[in-house]
Amino acid sequence: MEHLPFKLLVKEKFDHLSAGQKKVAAYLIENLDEAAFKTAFQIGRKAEVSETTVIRFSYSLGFEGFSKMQDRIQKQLLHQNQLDIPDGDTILPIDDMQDPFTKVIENEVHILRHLLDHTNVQDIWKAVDVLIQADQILIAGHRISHAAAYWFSYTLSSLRENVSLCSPTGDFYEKFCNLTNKSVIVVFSFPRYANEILKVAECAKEHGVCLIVVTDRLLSPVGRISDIALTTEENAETGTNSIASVISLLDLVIAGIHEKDAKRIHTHQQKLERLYSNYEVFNE
Amino acid sequence: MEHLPFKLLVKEKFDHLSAGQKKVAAYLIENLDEAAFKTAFQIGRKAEVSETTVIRFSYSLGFEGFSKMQDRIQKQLLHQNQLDIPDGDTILPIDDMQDPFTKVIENEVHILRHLLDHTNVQDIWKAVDVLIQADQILIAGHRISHAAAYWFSYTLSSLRENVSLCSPTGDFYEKFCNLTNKSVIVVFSFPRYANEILKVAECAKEHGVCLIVVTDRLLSPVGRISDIALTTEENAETGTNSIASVISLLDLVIAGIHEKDAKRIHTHQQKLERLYSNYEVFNE
DNA sequence: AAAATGGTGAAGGTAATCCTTCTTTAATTT
DNA sequence: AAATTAAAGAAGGATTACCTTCACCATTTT
Repeated sequence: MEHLPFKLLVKEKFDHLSAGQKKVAAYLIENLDEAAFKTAFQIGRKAEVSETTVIRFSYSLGFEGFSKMQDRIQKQLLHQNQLDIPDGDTILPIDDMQDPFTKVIENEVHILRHLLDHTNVQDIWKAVDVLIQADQILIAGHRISHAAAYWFSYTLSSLRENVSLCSPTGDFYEKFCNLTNKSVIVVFSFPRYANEILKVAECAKEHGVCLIVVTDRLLSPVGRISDIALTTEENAETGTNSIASVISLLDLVIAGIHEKDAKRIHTHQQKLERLYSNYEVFNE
Repeated sequence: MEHLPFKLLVKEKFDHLSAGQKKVAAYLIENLDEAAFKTAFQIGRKAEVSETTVIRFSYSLGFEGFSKMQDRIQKQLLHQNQLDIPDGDTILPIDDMQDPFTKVIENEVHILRHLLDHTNVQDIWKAVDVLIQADQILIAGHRISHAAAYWFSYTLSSLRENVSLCSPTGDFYEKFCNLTNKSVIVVFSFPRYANEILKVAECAKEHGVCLIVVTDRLLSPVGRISDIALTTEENAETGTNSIASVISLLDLVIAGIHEKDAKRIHTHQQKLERLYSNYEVFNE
């Protein structure tokens, strides 16, 4: 079983094919991804040959039948999707015992790279737009999630005004009543999903306030009721939910806001700069 | 026929599904690409339900049958692929959108990969030993660093007892007076280096308490007076001092403690587990 | 020009898959 | 506790798709 890419396999055998089968080859090379789902009959129609010729084509390539060939095409499409990691600097584990550290690092690199799956990117941009246009932003997270909430609140405050963080001791409702229907609530929720946060989210939904949720799975308790859900490890194999990936995810949001709202950020930061310098003068 | 992404469709209908169908939903969300090729029977087996339930799931989502649902999944996967993988010559607009993100990610991957080079691995091990043997641990960090301090404090608390975090409002001296000469202080300090933290560090030195500093440069104000310094980007080229790398660095410390002190952690976590379960009973 | 070789498409058989119906099981209400 | 309702699984029918066989056409050979 060689793991030669399918297209190269076709190229290799191309000269030995008959006229009709060359039509099939040409079509497959051009529309491989589309053909991964179609039936032999459908492919034949597109390539302007009969179903039989398509099946014979798979035999000519060395497969045991059309089904086997399609299996290979599908598997390749999957791997292309999941493992398109161009490992520029492949570091092989030199010593397993010496470094539990490299293991941790490589695991985090893996999670980082998966962050850019297409579904996420669109959601991130949506979140960026909402966060730019909101008149006020309220952020909440309990227990371990509070670290991320704190960081996000702090960073966002350096980009725009009217950002507020809920204290873990619980001042949510006091802050919530200041919001309008143009405001946004950002909540963080990871296992064990804190009950208080679920209530916060439900409150937001009830009052029609836009709800952005940062969570591990789309179907987590709060993920389900969110307007926008940002997820860290949808294909959860790890079990180690470090918060580092969460911060990285939020870094993307911050980068997006920078990209889209550079002008306002600049004026805001100048304002902050003046405040800081005043403060530091008093401090000395 | 709306063009709503499949995952969002699932999220929308999730609450109205039966228990068995929720299993199907969860499996599909996490393995959508894989499921695009499988048959209803195979999906049912993976989700631990019968083939029938899978088919009923498609009806619940509003499709005319399983086949129609799979068509939709396949079309979406195709669409995503065609946008994701430009064939070298065509650069699509989605790529421009994704570009600032890949830049951020690759930058963080770069930092991560070189974390083990720039930092002294020995320093991490030293910190691990000290943190295991300390009778008490006091953690402090201001402003943006407080997020990292909070996270580290929380995580460390799940591994051992007697971990305490200084509030940013300033309760350092109250907590400091409880320490002994076998205690450890961990402080976080990044630009702009908060003045309060420097004083905390100096106080620790004066009273001979072991001082671990997490900072950006070895020669930063607090780095210079530390017993152990853990640095993130010694050769700082980036300028973007995201806190993600700090968390990752601390992940290494946590991993090291796990490695060396697995037994005690286990008993500690069992204790926590009992407390949690009691708490959750009261909560309902 | 007749025969032979290789290739194609059409028709039919077989296996797989989707879908419906029926029975059983679990949960909820009266 | 009996009855009703909802849902899950099992079995069988119906459809679809793959594959084989056979007849026809084109090109080449004798």
